[in-house]
Amino acid sequence: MPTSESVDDYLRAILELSGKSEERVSSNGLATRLGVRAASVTGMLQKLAAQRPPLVLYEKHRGVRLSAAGMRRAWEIVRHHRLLELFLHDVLKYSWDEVHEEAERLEHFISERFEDRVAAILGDPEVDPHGHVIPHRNGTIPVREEVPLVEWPIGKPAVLSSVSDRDPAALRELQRLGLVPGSGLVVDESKPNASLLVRLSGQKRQIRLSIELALHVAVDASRI
Amino acid sequence: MPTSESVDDYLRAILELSGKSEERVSSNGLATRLGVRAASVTGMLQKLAAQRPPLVLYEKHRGVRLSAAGMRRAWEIVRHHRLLELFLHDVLKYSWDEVHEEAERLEHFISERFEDRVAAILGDPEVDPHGHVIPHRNGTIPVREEVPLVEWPIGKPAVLSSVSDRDPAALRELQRLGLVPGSGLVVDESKPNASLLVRLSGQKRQIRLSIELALHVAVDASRI
DNA sequence: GCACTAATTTAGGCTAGCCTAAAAAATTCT
DNA sequence: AGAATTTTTTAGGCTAGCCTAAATTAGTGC
Repeated sequence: MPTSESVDDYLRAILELSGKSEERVSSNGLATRLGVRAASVTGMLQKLAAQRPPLVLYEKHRGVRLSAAGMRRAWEIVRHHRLLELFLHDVLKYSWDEVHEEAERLEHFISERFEDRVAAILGDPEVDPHGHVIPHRNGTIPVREEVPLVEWPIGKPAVLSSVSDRDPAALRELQRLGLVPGSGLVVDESKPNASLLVRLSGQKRQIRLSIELALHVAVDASRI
Repeated sequence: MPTSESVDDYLRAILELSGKSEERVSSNGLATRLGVRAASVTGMLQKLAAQRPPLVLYEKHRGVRLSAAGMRRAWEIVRHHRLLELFLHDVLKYSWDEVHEEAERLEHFISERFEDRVAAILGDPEVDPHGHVIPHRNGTIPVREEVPLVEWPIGKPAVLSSVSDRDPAALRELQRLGLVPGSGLVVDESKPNASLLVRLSGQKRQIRLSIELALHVAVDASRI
């Protein structure tokens, strides 16, 4: 069961689109995320489902979800991705918004040895530069309770937990505003579908965040 | 002119088979080196020659050589390869014989930024762990006069300049014997097509080297 | 429940890069 | 030189993964 670059991309996309829930993922959603046509997705899903063991569970017109084997491979790629992001940031001095693209390319090609050596150099880190947990070598995934910032109650102190890594411009903006993992903050005001007013811990200045930008941010839900 | 992994492999193989000279490289030689059939080589050479600008100069039945553009790309890949080898060895603590395989895979996928950052971390190094010169960023290649050990005169002190990186078992053996770049040595005896007797500087013990192993070794010819 | 729309799948094609088998050219041997 | 051998090229196929266009299924409003 050696997987190709494309297969890895599909598996990771399914994992990430299905969120933490067991939801089935739609062909269209995958097509958009992967930048291919829906017809191509259908073809690939049929192939992945036909593998032995199957990498996905697929019923036509009913979406797809990962099998146990698919799940394992997807998290493996995520581990590669997040270790690489941290490595690029900490060792090769990439900036916050540069790491994603390079990690996305390299994640498919590094060996187990590379993975292990990088993890060792970084001291078996728990999270990547965007605050996402790094799956363990053995496949277990540390649990982290997170809530999208836009769903966080007004007035309740929160700790910024992670930011999406897929949009460099948004990342630069968040960094400029001081919204990085670990930042303490309070939401002062929330206009649904418009914007949020947040304050960073110990600062008086309010920051206005567009919903679009706020959607990139999650806070630590274990601190409720 | 974005090049694929395959194209890069062909260009690098042509570069390395043509030696320093202007020799044309044969289809068979390429096929063997690349692990594909000769018919596949012919097909690829025709494509490379048909590109604008052409990456190779190819006349059927008469072998192939790199064009200026092909040369540029091939050396670029070599720079990637050698920087990666040194990086894997020095930073990620890979052993001498492990670096080649990983570098061979990754050389196709690292960005210019990655290349630059790695070079910076390593202090713009001149040579890789096997003693091969690292081409400069701008495409110039430092000159190094080398002679295969088997052609070095008997009794004349020499400095080991480089070893081939393609055979892990040979590398381990050479390392065990203390034959690493920088080692001083003298050839005491040379039986053509059989073996060499060499002595390391300051050691009395003679080392018997099979021709096969000796062919992996080159010495610094500027010290004649 | 039926008509309309949106989502999905099927059918048929394309390219890159490999393959085998057969043809052609070059080289070597006598 | 001519025959035998080796090298190289041509011809025709295959797979992965993408595409477009057309057909089908699902979902929605009336």
